[in-house]
Amino acid sequence: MWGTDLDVPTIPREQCPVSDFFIRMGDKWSLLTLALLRERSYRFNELNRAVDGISQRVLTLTLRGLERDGFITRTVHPTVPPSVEYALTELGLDFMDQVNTLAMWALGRHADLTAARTRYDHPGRP
Amino acid sequence: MWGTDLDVPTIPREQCPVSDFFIRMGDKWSLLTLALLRERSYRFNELNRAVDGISQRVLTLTLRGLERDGFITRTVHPTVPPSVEYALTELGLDFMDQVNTLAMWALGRHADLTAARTRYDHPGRP
DNA sequence: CCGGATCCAGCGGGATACTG
DNA sequence: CAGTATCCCGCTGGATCCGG
Repeated sequence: MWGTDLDVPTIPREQCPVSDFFIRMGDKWSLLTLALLRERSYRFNELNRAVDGISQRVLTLTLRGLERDGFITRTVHPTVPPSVEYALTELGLDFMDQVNTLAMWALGRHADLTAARTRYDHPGRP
Repeated sequence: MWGTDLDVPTIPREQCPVSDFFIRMGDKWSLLTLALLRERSYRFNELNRAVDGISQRVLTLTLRGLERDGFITRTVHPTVPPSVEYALTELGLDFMDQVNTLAMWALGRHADLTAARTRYDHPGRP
C-alpha cells in the first residue's frame, strides 16, 4: 500500500489514496453502524439505541464522517417532529462486502492469533 | 461481523473473534512496519529510521503488540553490541496479503470517496 | 426528534533522558 | 544497540444541557 502495491511508505499518510478506507476498517463505531445499515435504513435515535454504548455526540460525528466519504446518505423528512433517515450507498455496500470478506478470513485465522497470544503471555508452557 | 456473517453486534467487542484483525488494519504504525518487514527482516534501529516519524517508544509498543499476536518474530542475537532481528511470520504474511487485496480495491474506489468528499465540502457546485 | 454547544476526564503518543 | 522510564500535552470520546 501507500503507493501502488508493496511500496515502501514515501507519501504522507494524508495523501495516501487508500488510507481512508483502512482507517474506516479500524473504526469501531463506523463498522457497527454500517453493519446495521446494511440490513435496512435507520433513523437517528433508532441507531442511537441499536448501536449499543455509543453516545449521541459520537454517533453524530460518525454519521457525518460516513456521509462525507459517501458511505451513507442522509435524508431529512420535513415532518413534525423531524425525521432523518440514514441509508447505505452503493459505495458503502461495496465497502461492507470487503469487510465481510475480511471477516471471513479473520475468523479462520483467529485461532492462530489467540494461540500466539497465549504463548506470549505464558512463556514456557504446553 | 461480530458473530459469523452479518450479525448485529451482540458480543462485547473484546470477545469478537475478528476485531483484533480489524484494529490492526486501522493502525497506522502496524501496517507501515509490516509493509517493511514483508520485504526483508529488520533490526530495531533500522526500523526506527525506516518507519519515518515513529518514536522509539511507540515502535517498541507496536512491535510488542505484533509479536504478541503472532504477526512477527523477535530474535535476539547475543552479540556485542546486541542485535535484535524482527521478521514476518506466516500469519503476518497472510495478513499482509489481505491488506494488499483490500488496498487494490480501495485504490479503485478512491475516486468515489474524494468525489463524495468534495461534494460534501462544497455544496451546490458542478 | 435530531442534533449542536460546552465542559471535562483519560490516555495515546511525542520528546527526552537514562540503562544493560 | 535496543530498549525502559518519565513527563507532558493534545485529542478523543463521555455526559449534560440547550435549541430548532
